[in-house]
Formats: sequence, structure tokens, C-alpha cells
Amino acid sequence: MNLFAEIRALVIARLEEMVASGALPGGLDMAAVAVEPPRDGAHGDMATNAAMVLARPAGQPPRAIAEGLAARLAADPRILTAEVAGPGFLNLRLAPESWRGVVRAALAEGRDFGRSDIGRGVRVNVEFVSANPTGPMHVGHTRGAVFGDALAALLDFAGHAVTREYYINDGGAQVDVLARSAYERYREANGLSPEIAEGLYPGDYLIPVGEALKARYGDSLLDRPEADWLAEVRDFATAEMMQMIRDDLALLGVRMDVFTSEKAITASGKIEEAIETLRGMGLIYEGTLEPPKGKLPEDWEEREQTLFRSTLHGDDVDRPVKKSDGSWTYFAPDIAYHWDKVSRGFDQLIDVLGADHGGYVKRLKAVVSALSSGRVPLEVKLIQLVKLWKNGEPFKMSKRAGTFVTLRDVVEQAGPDVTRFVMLTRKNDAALDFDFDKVLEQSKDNPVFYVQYAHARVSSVIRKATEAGIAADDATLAGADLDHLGHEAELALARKIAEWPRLVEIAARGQEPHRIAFYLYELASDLHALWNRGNEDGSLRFVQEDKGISQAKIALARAAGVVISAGLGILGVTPAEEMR
RNA sequence: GGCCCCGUAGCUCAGGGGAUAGAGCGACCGCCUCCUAAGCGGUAGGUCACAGGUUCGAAUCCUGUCGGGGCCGCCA
Repeated sequence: MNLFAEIRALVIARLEEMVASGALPGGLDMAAVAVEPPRDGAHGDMATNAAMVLARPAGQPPRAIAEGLAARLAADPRILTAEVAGPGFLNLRLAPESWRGVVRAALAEGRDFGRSDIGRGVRVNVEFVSANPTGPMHVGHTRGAVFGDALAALLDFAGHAVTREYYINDGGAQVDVLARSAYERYREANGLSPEIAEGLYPGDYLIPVGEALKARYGDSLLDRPEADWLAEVRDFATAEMMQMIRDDLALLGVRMDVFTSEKAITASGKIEEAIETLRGMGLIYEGTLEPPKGKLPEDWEEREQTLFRSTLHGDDVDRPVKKSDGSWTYFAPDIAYHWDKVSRGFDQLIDVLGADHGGYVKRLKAVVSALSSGRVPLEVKLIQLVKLWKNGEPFKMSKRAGTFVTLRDVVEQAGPDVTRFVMLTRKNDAALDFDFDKVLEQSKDNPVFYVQYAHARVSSVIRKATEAGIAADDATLAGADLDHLGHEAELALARKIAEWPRLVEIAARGQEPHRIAFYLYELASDLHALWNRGNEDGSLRFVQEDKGISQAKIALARAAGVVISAGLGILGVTPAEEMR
């Protein structure tokens, strides 16, 4: 139930009538006609720009169109008044019954209230995290994980068929480095002193891996050439790292549908397959690249390599897929992986990447565009940096060699709910400050707390009512006589609730889960405001002497609670029943 | 040199063609005999970086400039 969509449909229907009656010319494009909350609530409940948008194509002054439309809209029982204002806005005031309908719908539909079908079942693959299996997840991964998970949930709520996917980079040189690093820890476990050379991973987290290797292989891998143990140690250590990463994700409450291995993709011959497909399109050639502009690498020399003609698909320069020695570049498995995703039948791909991958976006888009013949759009969401703060100053990485602020560090200090909510209070392409002090503060300065508190207050009201012998379960509330609602402060909250389905669609279209967080803050604010009105005017309190009146008022509160609960659900945050 | 992101109140940030640009913090003034005051109401605070352009209408779209950040050969 989306009241804004319903009123927009009404507006369009009346405009069509005007066309049919000759009041407007035929062939008008109504796509730009919008029905929105006005910026200033004093103007009305909803406003439409229809007259201004149609004035030019219709060849009529906007106010004339608006007046004709107003007369037709005013006849509808849902519309109380329709007034022309300003340059041609049509301000609508809705009958209180419309708002009561919203409350009823929220109670009847529960956490499904606000679900949308704008996604029309489109199959979307959201790839996120994809941290290299060489160590624990750090803060940057955390934000990407939270964002990707919330985006996936949002798209699902808006009617897309979503797959959450993790790409395991287990095929590059970095996992050989991991293997060598783990091997040193294995030697250490066997009583030898490890030689953590420059370039190896020095982190303590590999010590247990070394011990596990000892438990499995005893001393049988000692004093053997690397060629004898590299593959086995690599596979073992990679599996250990992935288990650690899965544990970290579980700690955050992030769930993946699919893990795809780079190694498996490579072994299956998909790289060759994808490259040959591109070659068949005339997009692969042998050539040399211009040296990069700006500061030239010291050892730059022109060499011939195998190149992908990504410039034909919007990139700035062509990109190497093979090094001059004939081996694949890092880009090649990525081509194969995206080819794999395209061939699995997704209608849309989303990659959530760190901002340092900014230079990589165009070539990925070029590949997907080429390999899907333009059928599958790829969106790349770049996640900007997280700056950690503690005690009023930047929180530096630990100086202990090889350690950094991990996902586990953050979640264990702040908790998963706080971590998730805070990381979703900024759009993905803006840097985020994460202040451990503020984030744990229990005041309205802390949006997580503020929203949680609103939900807890709703639960509290229901508890109080139940104690007083007033039935306040959802089924009873859904049948409450909402004619008892009518005060301006109550309708204001209902109006905000009515915006939820619209907000979901806006957020989903823009792929902007942060809008959910901001909306929830506003909704919580309206609930707190109404609550406090009850302090001044007893008739606005939720729990009343009269059972029927109480149930109507609690129904409104519960409707807000349901929306908070649904919204927090998208963000992956647990709603609080009480504040402790 | 090129590409991407950012620039809105003292601070942190929403808003991304529509009316008088919003919120929180900080400042100031108020509100608990009463469902959680962990809250609420009010006052003060703005050249939406700058300059052009498109439009009936620009903080929003386009171009350019300035400032901040990120990235830029066969590293992953």
C-alpha cells in the first residue's frame, strides 16, 4: 500500500479524463508528473507538479491546467482540498481517512508494509566484501560488507531477485605470499625461528595456522624445497583464512548466498573462453600502450602485450590482459569472473569495491558491456574510507607489526547493530568518521540509540496497555476503530509512516541504503514528538482510560514501530524492545 | 597530465530540477505529580566554493575555475 502511488494514479487518471474531454491535447507524456510531500507541510499533504510539467507540451498556462485538475480531484473522497499555488503547484490535502488507511495497512502487512515490486523480479547479483583470503577483515571491508548487505536487502525489499556473492581472490600471487608466510609460522611451530622476509605477511593471526599445519603435517614439510609444499600450504592457509573471514561476516550478521573462487574459475578454462569470446568480437589484439601521463614509472619501456580494446566500450585506454611474458594480468580472471556472472543469467550486476579501485571501474564496465552485448548493466559502488576516532583523536593502527584495526576489533567494541547503523549513515561515496565514543553514547546525538529508543517506547506502550488489561496484539490493533485518531500531531506521524513505501522505492532506485537510516531517524523523531505531546496534553497519550481509544492510539504507535522494525531489518539492525 | 569522489549553518552532515534550503551537535530560552526527560518545544545561525550556460524554474543538470581526497604500465 503506497498512498503516494495511489494519489499519483488518481492524478494521472484525472489528467487522462481531461484529455478525453478535450480540456488537454492528446499524446501528453505523463512520466514527469510527480506526487510528492511538499517541502513545507503548511502547503498541504501532497503536491503535484503536473500542471507545470504539462504546460509547455499542452500549450496552456500552468495555472489553467492546475485549476481544471483541482476541480476534478476535489470530487474524490480521498481529497479534502486541492489548491493551486505558486507557479502552478497543486497542493492536496487528504481526508484523515487516508492516513488511517495507512495505519491499517501497516498493521495488516506488518514488516512487509512498504515492500515494492519496482524490481519486477530482476535478477541482481551483488558482489561485495571479496576481501583477499590473506588475513582478517579490516575496517574498510567492514563498511563494504555492511553496505553490500544492506543494499542487497533493500533491493530484495523492492522486488528484485538478489544474489549476494563473495569473490574469493585465491588465484593470484598474494596467496603464494600467504603460503610462504604460513610456512614460516609452521617452522616456528616446529621450534625454528621464523624468517618473515620483507613482503611476507607478518601478522600474528598466522601463528595458529602454522600450528595447524604442524598438527597436520608434523615435521614432514621442513627442509623441503618450496615447490614441494607451496600448493598444499597455500590451499590449507587459504581455507583457514576463508574460515576466519566467514566467522567475521557472521559476527557482523552478513550472509552470502554464493562464494565464487578465482582459482576454480581459472581452472575451468573460463579465462581462455572469455578472452576468445572477446577476440571473436575483435576486441583483443597484440599491441603496446602509451606510457602513463604524469610521473613516469622509472623503468618504463614499451613492450608488446595482449590488450583488450576497452576504449570501444567507454574506457580511456585499452587494458592489458596478458603481461609481456605471456602470463595473465590480474584483470584476466576478473574478465572471466564477470563473464561467469553474465552467463549465469543475471540481469544486473553490482560490484561493491573499495574507493582505491576507482581506476578499475571503466574497464570492468567495458568488459561486462562487451560480454553481454550491452544487455547487462554493471554498477560499481565505491566505498570511501572509514576514519576511526577515539578519545577525540584519530585512532591509529596498532603499531604491532602486521596488525591493524580489524572488523572484529570494531564489532567487539561497538556491537554489530551500532557498527551497521553508523556505517549506513553516510552515502557510500563519502568518507565516514567512525567515532567509538560517540557511537556508544546513549543520547539523541547517536542516531542508532535514538531510533532504537523510539522502537523501545512503542514496545513499552504495548506492555503498559497489556498490563492495564487492554489487548494490544497486532491482530486486535489492526481491527481498532481508527476514527479515534484525528489530532494534528497524530496525523503527522501517520503522514511520515505513509512516506515509507515511497522512500523504499527512492532508496532502491538510487541504490542508497543510507536513505533508510535517515528516514528512520525522522520517523523516530516524529514518534518522540508525539510522545512528548502526551506529557503536555493527556489526551494525546497512547494509553487511555477508554479501551477503544487506547487501541486506536496504540495502533498508530505500533504502525510506526512496524516501519522502524522493517527499516532496521533492511539495515540488518535488531530493533530494541527496551533500553537497558 | 588524465580519470573518479567531495565542497551546503561555527562543527558533523541530509536534500541532488520546483515554493521561504533542512536535521543533529554546539549557544541561548523553556517543558517531568503524568505511557522511559536516554526525550520534547522554541530562538539564533546560510553568497548551497566561484564563474558562465541550459530551463518557466538550478543547491540540484552542463562547461570551466579554485580547494580537499583517491586512483593512474605487465600490484593484487
